[in-house]
Amino acid sequence: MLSVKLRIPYKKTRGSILMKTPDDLKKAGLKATLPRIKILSLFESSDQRHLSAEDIYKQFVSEDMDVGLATIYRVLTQFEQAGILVRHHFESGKAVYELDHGEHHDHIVCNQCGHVEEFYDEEIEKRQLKVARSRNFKILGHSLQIYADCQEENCSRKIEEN
Amino acid sequence: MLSVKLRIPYKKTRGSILMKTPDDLKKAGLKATLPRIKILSLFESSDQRHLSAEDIYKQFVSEDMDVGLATIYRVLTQFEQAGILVRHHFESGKAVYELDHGEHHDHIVCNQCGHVEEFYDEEIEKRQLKVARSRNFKILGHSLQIYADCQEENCSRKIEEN
DNA sequence: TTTATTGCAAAACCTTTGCATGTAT
DNA sequence: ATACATGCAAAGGTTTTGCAATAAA
Repeated sequence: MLSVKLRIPYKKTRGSILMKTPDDLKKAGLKATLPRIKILSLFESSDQRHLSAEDIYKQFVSEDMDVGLATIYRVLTQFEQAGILVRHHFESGKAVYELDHGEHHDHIVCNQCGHVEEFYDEEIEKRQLKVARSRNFKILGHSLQIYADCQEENCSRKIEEN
Repeated sequence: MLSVKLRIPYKKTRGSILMKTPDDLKKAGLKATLPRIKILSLFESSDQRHLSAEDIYKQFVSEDMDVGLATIYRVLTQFEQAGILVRHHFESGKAVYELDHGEHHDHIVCNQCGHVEEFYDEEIEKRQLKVARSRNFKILGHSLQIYADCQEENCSRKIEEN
C-alpha cells in the first residue's frame, strides 16, 4: 500500500492533497506496469519530494530492481503529460520531478545540501500578474526559485557526496 | 567604437548603465584578444540583450569570423566569473547570457517568439526576503521567469524558424 | 620570451529514440 | 492475441576538456 509523507504542511485554505494511485495510471491510459508503479510509489514514499531520473535509477539499483534509465525517462515524461508529476529545472542542470497535487507553489533550494522547501505567496503571484498586464503579456506560467543556505545543523554540503 | 542599444528602459531610481569595454577585460586579468573583444561588442551592439553560445557562434559564422564554439563557451564562462555577464537558464534548455549592469532584474519570456523583457518589482523582492526569513534560510539569490505570450503583431512563433 | 589563449577533436553529461523482446489486458 | 512497454545500445544536444599550435604582453 502506498502512503504519503509530506515534510511541508500545506495551507488548509489551498485545498487538500490527493494521493496518486495505480488507478491514476489507468485514467491516463497507461498500463499499470511494474516500473510505473514503483516510480509512483517512490514519489509517494520518499522523504525527498523532488527526484531526478538519476535519483530514481540509483534507488532502484540499490534495491536490485533493474529498470533501465530510458524507461525512467519515458515514464517521467508520460507522468508529466498525464498531470501526475510536475517537472522543474533547478540550477543543478538536471530536471527534477515532484507529484502534482494541483497546487502551484515555488521553491526555496539550499545551495549546500540541496534541501528543497516549497512556498506560496499570494502577493508574489499578484505582482506577477500586474507586471504581465502592464506589459501586455498573457501569462502562461512562471518559475521562481530562491537559492539560499538552509542553516540546518545537519546541512553540511551533503551535495558533494554525489 | 562600441555602443549600447537598450530596448528596455531602466528606472532612473535604480542607477545608471555602464558600458563594458576592453578595459574591463584587463581589469579582470584577461588579455584583450579578438574573440573576447568581438563577443563583448556583440553584447553591446546586438538588439538582442540575451545571447546563447550558439547565437554568438552563428553570428560569427555569418560574418566569416571563425571563432571556435569551445572558445565562445570558455569566454562566456570567464566573463561570468569576472562579473561582466550574467547567465540565465530559461526553459529553452540552453544557457543565455546578458551584460551585467549590476542591477538585478527578472525576466518575462514570450513562449512563442522568445522575446525577453526585464522587470524589477520591489514588492516581489521583499516578499522573497520574508519567505526566506520565516524559514530560516539565508538568501543567496533567486531566479524568476514569467512565461507568457507577448501578443505583439510581429510575434508569430519565430522560434520555429530554426 | 613567457604565459595565456585558441582551435580542433574528443569526451562528458543529460536526455531521447530505434528496434527487437517482453508484458498487461 | 493485440497493443503497448521495456531494455539495450546508439544517437542527440549542450557544454567541457586535453593538447598542440598561436597570439598577447
